Amino acid sequence: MSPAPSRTSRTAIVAAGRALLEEEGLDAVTMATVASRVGVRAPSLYKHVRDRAALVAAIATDAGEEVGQVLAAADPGAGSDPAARLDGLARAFRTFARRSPRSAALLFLDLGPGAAAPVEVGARAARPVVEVAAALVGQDRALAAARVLTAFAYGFTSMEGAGAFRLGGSVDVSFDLGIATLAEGLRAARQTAATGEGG
Amino acid sequence: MSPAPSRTSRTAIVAAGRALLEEEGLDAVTMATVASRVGVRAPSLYKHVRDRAALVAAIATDAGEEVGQVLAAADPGAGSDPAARLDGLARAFRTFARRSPRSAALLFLDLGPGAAAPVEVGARAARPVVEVAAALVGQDRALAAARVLTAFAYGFTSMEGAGAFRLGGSVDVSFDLGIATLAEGLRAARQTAATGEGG
DNA sequence: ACCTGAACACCGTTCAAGT
DNA sequence: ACCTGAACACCGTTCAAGT
Repeated sequence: MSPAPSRTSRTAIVAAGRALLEEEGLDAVTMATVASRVGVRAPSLYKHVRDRAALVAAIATDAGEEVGQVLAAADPGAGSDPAARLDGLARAFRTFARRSPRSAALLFLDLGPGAAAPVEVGARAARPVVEVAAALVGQDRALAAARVLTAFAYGFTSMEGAGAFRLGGSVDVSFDLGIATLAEGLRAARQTAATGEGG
Repeated sequence: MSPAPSRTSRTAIVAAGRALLEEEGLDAVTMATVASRVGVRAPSLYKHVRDRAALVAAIATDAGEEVGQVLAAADPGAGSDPAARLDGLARAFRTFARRSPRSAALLFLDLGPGAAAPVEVGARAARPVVEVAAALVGQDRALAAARVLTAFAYGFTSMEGAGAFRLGGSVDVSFDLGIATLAEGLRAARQTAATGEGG
């Protein structure tokens, strides 16, 4: 026997933290509770994560990776109608956000310097969004359009998860209007572009 | 002299807490630090706020009231072109969010049950947005359109404040595209409405 | 080489005792 | 009637000591 093989893992710790986040909120993600869920004591976690801030950042990164998979799976692909792709991506993200509202809100929460998810995780998750945006408005405006789509989806689902829609009316109808508005508005923006569209 | 007139006030406490939030983040808003800023010890705060959660909620409410003032002041009024009104409101909110990014992010952060700002504060801040939305898409879709506009503005500024736009390109251009996209998309949505527009 | 109990600083909160 | 020090439970983090 080698001396003391790890009784837990970073993966298990992050998963336990994320489950706790969803069940009880970020304040409930304490080192002691996470440790207890993976069958260990709080000090042992420091063998796997630098500190609590790094754990929270890792939870956010894990959520970002899941979003990347969810969006990639939902994208019908480059051959499809851009408006239909946008629709599919937006609904898939909202489905994720309704299943994991606190993880969704964490995606773009300010966690302080050095605590953001690696750029590559964000870039991978954004890829299908940028692709659809390019199909809608052209390559040169693709990044800007992707940001608009992401801002709407993140803002809407964050507000929904926080219970901010309290003035009555159907939240589903509001989301549908958002998708239709963005699809139509971006389609119109393509024709507004002043310079070459490159595709 | 009556015995021991209050040496601080709820207003001063909330203002100190909000300043601290902006300067150092939500984690730095501790009862001891806030108390120190208003010249008192931590236990005294409990004469003015129920607990820390209530203080944070009060800070969020204070921010919401300021947003209400900012938007009301920025709205050129019912006689103006709806697209220009939308533009003015959106830019005013972004100006607020760049001045007070952590307050802006707090506006729709999930603070747990019973910790949301009073409905009336949200309703007052939303009023010009709903008005502009009504001018763009008609009364029956006004609330849904206002939610779309708010979701975009909140999502975009939250992402910007968190440093989420890291893939290059101009953030200003992205915001401009968002405004133009929503104005045009909502204008088009009006014509799409199936039933009476009532106004 | 990882895990643990003990320890420390810090935080939210309560409360009896001051004025 | 508000303010305070003292106290308590809890939390993040470190570290020497186990195995």
